[in-house]
Amino acid sequence: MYRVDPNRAYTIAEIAEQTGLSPDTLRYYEKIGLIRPPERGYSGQREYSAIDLGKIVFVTYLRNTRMPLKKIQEYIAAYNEQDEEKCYALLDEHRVSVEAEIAEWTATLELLKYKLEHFQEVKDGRLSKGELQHESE
Amino acid sequence: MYRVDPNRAYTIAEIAEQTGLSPDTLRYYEKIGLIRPPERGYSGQREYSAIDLGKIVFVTYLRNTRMPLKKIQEYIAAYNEQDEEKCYALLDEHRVSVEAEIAEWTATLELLKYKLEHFQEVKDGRLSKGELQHESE
DNA sequence: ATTTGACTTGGAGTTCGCTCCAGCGGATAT
DNA sequence: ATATCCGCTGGAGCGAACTCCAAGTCAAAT
Repeated sequence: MYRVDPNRAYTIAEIAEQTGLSPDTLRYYEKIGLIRPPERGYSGQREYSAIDLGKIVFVTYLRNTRMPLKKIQEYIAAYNEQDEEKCYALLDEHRVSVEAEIAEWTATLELLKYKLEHFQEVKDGRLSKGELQHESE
Repeated sequence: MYRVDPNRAYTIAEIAEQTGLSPDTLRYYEKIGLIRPPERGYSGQREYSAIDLGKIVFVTYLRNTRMPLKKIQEYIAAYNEQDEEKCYALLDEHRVSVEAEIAEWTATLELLKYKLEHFQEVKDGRLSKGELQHESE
């Protein structure tokens, strides 16, 4: 996807550029233990390796699935312990919650569509479904 | 739906009971101007009328559509100004955002399913799609 | 030599929608 | 009379995921 030189150090700005995360977010992820602290250069600045970059990109992949940061932490912990079953289980658990989310939003949409379809009737008082009514001042 | 005596005053606990909102939430909604302050009894306690109850139930209907509180405020303002077009427009706008939400979650689900389907191959190194890979320590 | 710019830190602030709390007054039950 | 509720207020806290800031260091460019 990107041209990555494995023998180079990357600044935080470069990592931000490559991953689409902001430098602040990168430091934040580091602070909460989501990504490993990179090496530091002479003057204390972060020097990310290509390996660091790879790991951060990986985190963004999980984030793309809207996995909560806490769950990503769990995933990474399982990954580091080479617990493939747990990794799979975490992904699958997450899938279940995503499906629940979709179900809820879909129900919401249906409700909204109902309100929209019956809007005129409700306004005219031809329908007394209640959902769009409340008494006037 | 509920038996409501229009000539009675309701305590905050009764309103909470009827609407499923907590007393704290009712006071909060009042504080942010989402619901009109009810009358107060002798000792300063809130005395909601059946009309108040109706309006609060109406707010819960909008909240059931996951409409943000700010948008509900706008809706109520439009309603009070009898601006039906704006009311309709706000609902429709909200429908669009709900549809966007569903689209995003659906894309997320597809991505997750992809990861799950190819989990074994990625683990085995038979697939180099990248999305589930990151270099090891 | 000086300005500009990138980076550092710890910590505060943001948004959303509540939820909880201390410290009070007043009502109800025994 | 006392214990127990219910309700009141203003304000703090929460959780998620950032985002911003001041004050400092350091390096590069002019």
